[in-house]
Amino acid sequence: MLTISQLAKAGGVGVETIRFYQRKKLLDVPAGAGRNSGIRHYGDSDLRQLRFIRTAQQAGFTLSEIAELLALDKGRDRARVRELARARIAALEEEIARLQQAKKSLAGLANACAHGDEGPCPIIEAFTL
Amino acid sequence: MLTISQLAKAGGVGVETIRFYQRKKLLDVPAGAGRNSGIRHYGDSDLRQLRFIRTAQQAGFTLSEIAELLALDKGRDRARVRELARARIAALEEEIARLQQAKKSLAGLANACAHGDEGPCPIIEAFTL
DNA sequence: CTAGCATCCGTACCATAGTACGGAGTCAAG
DNA sequence: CTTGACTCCGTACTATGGTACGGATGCTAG
Repeated sequence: MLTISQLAKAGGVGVETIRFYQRKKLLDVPAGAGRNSGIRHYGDSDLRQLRFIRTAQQAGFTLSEIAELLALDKGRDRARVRELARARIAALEEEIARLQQAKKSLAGLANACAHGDEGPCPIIEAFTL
Repeated sequence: MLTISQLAKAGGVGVETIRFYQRKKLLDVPAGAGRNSGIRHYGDSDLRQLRFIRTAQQAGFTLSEIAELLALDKGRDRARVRELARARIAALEEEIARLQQAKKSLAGLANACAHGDEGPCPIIEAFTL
């Protein structure tokens, strides 16, 4: 049994982030333990779900996509999960290509800029076109 | 001489975006043309600067970095421009590596998920670890 | 000279992903 | 049985990059 701050620490996030995820329905709010429903206690399943959120985030899913994944987890709709995964992979590919192009042109410009200090900077020049 | 809506159209942005960039000091506000300083007029230099902003954005620079680049353009500090470019290239490399890793693991999971519909979805499973 | 669209301007609002704050309640130790 | 840390809760605020609104003007054609 973990308190909110222990859960936060174990998940590598802040207490406020836990509460934020609860508001966003990404984590559920456990019933209070004491007879007057005071302080909440969290278990392994909460920690697993928190780690799920962080890991899915690393894979580039947004919080609302993660909310959908969590719902699907309950529903066992593997086809939809695969659909989301494929969409995310396609988006990742697009983004990677975009960044590689940006990096390539920027690297070329930085190289050109390094040769001589005469005239306007080629980097600025290139962007101005 | 362009009106704000013509400039916006030429730059591929909305009128409100022009005004937003003006507030952010990314574009300067021209003096009014009429004797009672009413409607502003824009020229080629404004369009070039607008295109600069959009192109630099494509390269992943944030608006505040672009503001610095614009300031440096006036100051001709090529060393600092190169420094910003190198920092951006490094950030792009990091981001690309991160996305490639995400894509790789997601692709593996999607593939595993595609084989059979028995048991829990491997994608969800992997994130839950 | 008036209708009607464009422009100007401040302000408010949107999504995304949190972070901070202040008051009230809870809980364990001294 | 009080102190102090922790928790709960709503609300407000942050940054980023815009987007929208509404009233007051400006400009142009009929």
